[in-house]
Amino acid sequence: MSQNTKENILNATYILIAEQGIQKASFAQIAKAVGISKPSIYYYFESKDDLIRELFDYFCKEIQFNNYFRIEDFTAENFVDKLVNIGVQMIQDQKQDPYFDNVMKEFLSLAARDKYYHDHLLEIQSFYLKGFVELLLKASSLSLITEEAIEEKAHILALVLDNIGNLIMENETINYKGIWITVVKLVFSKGDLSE
Amino acid sequence: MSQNTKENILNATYILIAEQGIQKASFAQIAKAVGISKPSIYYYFESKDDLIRELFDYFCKEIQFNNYFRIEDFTAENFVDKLVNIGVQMIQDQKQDPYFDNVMKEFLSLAARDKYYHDHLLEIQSFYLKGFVELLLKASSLSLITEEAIEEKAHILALVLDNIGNLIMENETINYKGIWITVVKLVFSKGDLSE
DNA sequence: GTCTATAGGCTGATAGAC
DNA sequence: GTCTATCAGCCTATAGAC
Repeated sequence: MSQNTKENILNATYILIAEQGIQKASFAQIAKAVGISKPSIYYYFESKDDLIRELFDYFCKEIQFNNYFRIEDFTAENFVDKLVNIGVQMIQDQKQDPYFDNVMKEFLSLAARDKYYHDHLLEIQSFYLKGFVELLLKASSLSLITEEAIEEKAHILALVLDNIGNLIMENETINYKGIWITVVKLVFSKGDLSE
Repeated sequence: MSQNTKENILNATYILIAEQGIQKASFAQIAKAVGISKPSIYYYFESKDDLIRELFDYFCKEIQFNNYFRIEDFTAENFVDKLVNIGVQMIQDQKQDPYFDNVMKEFLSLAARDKYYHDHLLEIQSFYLKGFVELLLKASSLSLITEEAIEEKAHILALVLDNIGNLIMENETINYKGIWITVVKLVFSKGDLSE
């Protein structure tokens, strides 16, 4: 049952972090949720920090830019559609996991005070910013978009996609999909940005 | 010294929350930072929850939409410039307070589990979303912008402005001002959004 | 691998003197 | 208003039996 118990601990911790925050998610509660005794957790994890960190490492792998966007798949024919669809898919993926938003907020708050978490989240965010720049440069090379303010446009896409998930708003009140479609269209519109 | 001590407690708590998070910002640390004894805090605040909540209430007042945007001040002549300038001002205000981002993250994580915090932050966010819609409707009535996807455009502005502050990125690496100017220009560009 | 028992520290909070 | 002394409760973590 070894591998199973370890997974059960990680799953229970994930849910408890979402529901109560990292600090209040104690070994006592985790053990109770899994159905084992408190010290048994120490067989699998050296410390609470170790447990949280392993959960975080797994979490980080799930949200990489490259998991969603493969730049080589974008062509002149499918570019805007593909961009819209992947964004919609990301938003739906995250909304489908009811714990994701809260866990993310916990890790963000931890990152504010702990270099390990800060550096890893910074790297992920950096990949998104750079990834969107690379994507728009490809769009430019395919003559789908002007080169004007291309870095800013890429960062706008990254900011909007990132923050749609962070909204406190209930899903019914706000048109996530419409917002994403509109921002993509704006970035790809032929309009002139000069005053 | 009554009023002064209370303010000192609130200020010390604000900084400690930013540096260590709400849970680790204990009465022992707050008392030490202020230079008083632990039980003295109870003369001013019924409980730790009470102290955090009072800090939060003050925090909320500072970040209201109406503190920054007064719709009646926007005219056909100054509209885009004013929108750009206020956004830049907001970003600079928040960057100038080194504790603001971290405290915000703490309250966001608390809001995930506590109805009081959730409801108040939701109301503030709701005001921003509605406020930008109102603002763009005025722009539309002034013929500065088409009515097309006006709600989505307003929400894009709100999302970008909100998230610029949440970026983990260092200030030098990312062109906050340029991003805001570009998204405002995109929203106000005459381009056609249809396929 | 999993358990019981327990150590030692920090927490929020109270009693009561001045 | 501010203090010292103190409490019960929870926390992470360890010792050691099975």
